[in-house]
Amino acid sequence: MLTLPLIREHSDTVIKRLKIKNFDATEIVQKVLETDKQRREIQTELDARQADLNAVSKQIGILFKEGKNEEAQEAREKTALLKERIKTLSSTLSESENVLNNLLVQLPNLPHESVPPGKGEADNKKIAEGGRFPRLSNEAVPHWDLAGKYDIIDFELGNKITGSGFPLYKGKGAKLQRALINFFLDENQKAGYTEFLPPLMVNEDSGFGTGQLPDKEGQMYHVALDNYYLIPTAEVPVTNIYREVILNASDLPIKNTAYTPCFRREAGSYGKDVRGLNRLHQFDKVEIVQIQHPERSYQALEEMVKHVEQLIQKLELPYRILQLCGGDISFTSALTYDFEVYAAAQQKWLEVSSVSNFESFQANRLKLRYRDEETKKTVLAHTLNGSSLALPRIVAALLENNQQPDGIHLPEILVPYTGFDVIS
RNA sequence: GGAGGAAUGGCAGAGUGGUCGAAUGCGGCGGUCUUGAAAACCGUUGUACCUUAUGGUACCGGGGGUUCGAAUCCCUCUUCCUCCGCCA
Repeated sequence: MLTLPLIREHSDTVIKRLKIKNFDATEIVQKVLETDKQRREIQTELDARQADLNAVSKQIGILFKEGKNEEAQEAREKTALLKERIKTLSSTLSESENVLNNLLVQLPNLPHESVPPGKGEADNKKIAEGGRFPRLSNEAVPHWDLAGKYDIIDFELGNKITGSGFPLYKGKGAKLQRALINFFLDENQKAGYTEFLPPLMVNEDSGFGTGQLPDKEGQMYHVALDNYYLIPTAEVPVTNIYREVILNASDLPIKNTAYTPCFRREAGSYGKDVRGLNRLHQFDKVEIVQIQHPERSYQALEEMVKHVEQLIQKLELPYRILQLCGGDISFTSALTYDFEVYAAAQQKWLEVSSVSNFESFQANRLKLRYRDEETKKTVLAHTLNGSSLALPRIVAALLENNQQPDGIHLPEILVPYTGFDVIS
């Protein structure tokens, strides 16, 4: 959520910058300004009337104490009008606040200055690439065939137990998942991240705090009976740790990591994109989250990008890093880098990580602040997060790129974690 | 699942209808003293909003109600504790 002072004082900039995201904010901003003005007028009068009532009440108390019951009685009768006015004012105030809030949540985060304009994927900017493309034989097959051939992932059984998009990992397939999770968590820990194991369901407030609600409600599984949501990413519980928290400046930066399963309904997706592990309703992911001082958040973003990059390098996968253009960047993000690995049999780039700086957009929703040491005032912190990494597409690329006549050869770094180097 | 008790400022803990945003202690911050530190003493120490010269309003787990006036009374929800039952 953008802050009210920003919109009030720089409405032109807000409108201009949101154009990069192909979002026309003119009308909403106009309404925000009007509603905000209205709201403040109501608030001012309400406060004044409350003050009046408080004064009268205090007086009545004194009169009763002094035994001047008749005078007290008179004063009491005078309050009726005042009370009625207060009632009207406070209901118009909360109405006005609701309207304002509904407007504010519709505005996306401002993109960072460096975000290139663009309509979609095609306009993303490649900023780095690395790794070697494997040379596969003509018999090379996509990972869904390999999964069956080596009996490590059973899509049919997952389908039987639950439904499509819920794969069942078996034997070395299951062990490989566990190995990757441990590898990622260990690497994150070495880079200074504290490990968490959070709840997998969150309440509405948490969903709102990180920006999934109210807009992306359809993307999450909802447990209606208890009004809980299955997390689409560990970002949600791990960032919401700091909802309504005021940190000391010296607490920053906070660097957290967590492994969780992630649940996504992904309504509307279909066809070739969803084959095998490419797109799932349940998948495993290790996430990194940072709470940062505003002056250092972009430095932190670069550091996170480097960190994720070396993970992929250690896995010896061909990759590229893209800076998302205005049209592809998410509602909540100011700047996002996507990481893609190349799955050689499908001959497709698969997104395995998305690293973003949300600046104060989430923090404003979360009411996550720190205390500035100079001014002693509370200031919104910056939040960042990224996958390090999402497992299924990594597995897809590992299987496809490393297939050989005698089986799948795992990268060396994983062997201590798996206990085997070939899946055959 | 059943029965009882509780929820107050960073923490502990008073406060059962009026001047209570809230005693007191601890902690934090600033100062005096000291070569320095400790101790002692003095001061200060919640958040948000409105208005800004001041000043005002709201908030004592959440929501609603009674009253001229609510931390205090009533209703409701949530959470925690104790006991019983069930259980990985």
